[in-house]
Amino acid sequence: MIAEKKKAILESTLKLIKENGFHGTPMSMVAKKAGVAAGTIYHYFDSKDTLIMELFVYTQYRVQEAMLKNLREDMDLKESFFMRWISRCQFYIQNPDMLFFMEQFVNSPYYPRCPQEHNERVQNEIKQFIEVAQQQGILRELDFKLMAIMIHSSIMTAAKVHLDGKVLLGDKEFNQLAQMVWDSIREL
Amino acid sequence: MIAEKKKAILESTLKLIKENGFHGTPMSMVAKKAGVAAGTIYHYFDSKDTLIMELFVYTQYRVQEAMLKNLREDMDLKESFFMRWISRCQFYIQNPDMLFFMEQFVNSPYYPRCPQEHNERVQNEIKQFIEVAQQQGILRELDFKLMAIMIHSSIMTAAKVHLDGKVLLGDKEFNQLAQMVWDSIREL
DNA sequence: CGCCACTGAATGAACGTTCAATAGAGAGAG
DNA sequence: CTCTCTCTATTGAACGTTCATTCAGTGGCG
Repeated sequence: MIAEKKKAILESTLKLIKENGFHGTPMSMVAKKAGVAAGTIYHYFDSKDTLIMELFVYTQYRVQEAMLKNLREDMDLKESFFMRWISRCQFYIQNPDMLFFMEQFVNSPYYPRCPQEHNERVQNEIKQFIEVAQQQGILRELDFKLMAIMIHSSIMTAAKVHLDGKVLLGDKEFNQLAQMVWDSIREL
Repeated sequence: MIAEKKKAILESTLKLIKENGFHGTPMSMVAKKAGVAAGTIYHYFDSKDTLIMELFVYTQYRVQEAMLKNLREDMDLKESFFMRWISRCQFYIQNPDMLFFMEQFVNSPYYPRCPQEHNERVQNEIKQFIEVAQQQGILRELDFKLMAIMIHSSIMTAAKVHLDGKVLLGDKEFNQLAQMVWDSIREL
């Protein structure tokens, strides 16, 4: 269990980073929003950098959890793909802070400094899915990393467009989009 | 024509932001790298924010220029699409600083503050392409903004993966990827 | 002489981090 | 039940640093 204050600090940082970016989000502001003293943050995190790194791990965990919750054993590969795609997209739409944090993080100098071991554990889930589908001749023979990241970017992009309010996505559009991505990776 | 020092400041900022992020890139460092005094930056730009905003406009201009240079009147829509996709992807691979700057910028709080008028001018080019192709029944009927941003994200993603060195992209892979994206947007 | 690009030390504000002090929770003894 | 000792959680003022920005001054050109 994550201590209540620790969680408050994580959630507050997430919100503030979305609004103000990494710079523009001083520790004093995080403290104020989380309802704790500045010093308290340093009880839970070594430094601002550590806080941000942990935020990344925390967010990845939450996304994975949301996605797996919706999967059922009896789904075929295509159904499973649609469910994964839509679950993740909806998760980010419901948690815009996490979406913007993630996008900022992976393009920042923090990301390369992130322990590879953690990333690999997360990637493994999708890797297995892709490899099984390739063996069955359902998906194109393409480097799984390339495929995984193309899927990922389509999810993030769709969620961002929706949150911008420029294009409203309903069930129909989610399925349309998942279908588009599916068409791009499946063996024709 | 952009003054030589102004250009040096823009290019230096680009490089430093890639390595250190927006935070982590003090004006003094920009000045040093550009070979000018700190005060000189303020001769050309009102503030750090202005500098970053102009960097965005500058980068978009350079990308557009690189892409249009490769287009020929006699290409059909599919050829034109492939050329656009590959040109942009290669441009970012040859200019990683711009890739990382762009990705950081659009996910930062700067982006929403960017003059909409400028963005629309850039989007217009791709908008016209998509609308023509839709009228001819070649592309799916889908909101052009959604389609445009899906294409954009696939380009950025492919370039990033290549630059990471995780997956090496040659001519064959570029065409494979452009084909995948094409399959996702075309009327089947 | 006036104008302009340019300089870089100086300035003041903002920031991340520290730490001495305090509060509180729990354990053990009487 | 209460007093005391201990350890942890928490506080926020204070510190030293870093940063964006300023400006008085320099050099060169027309």
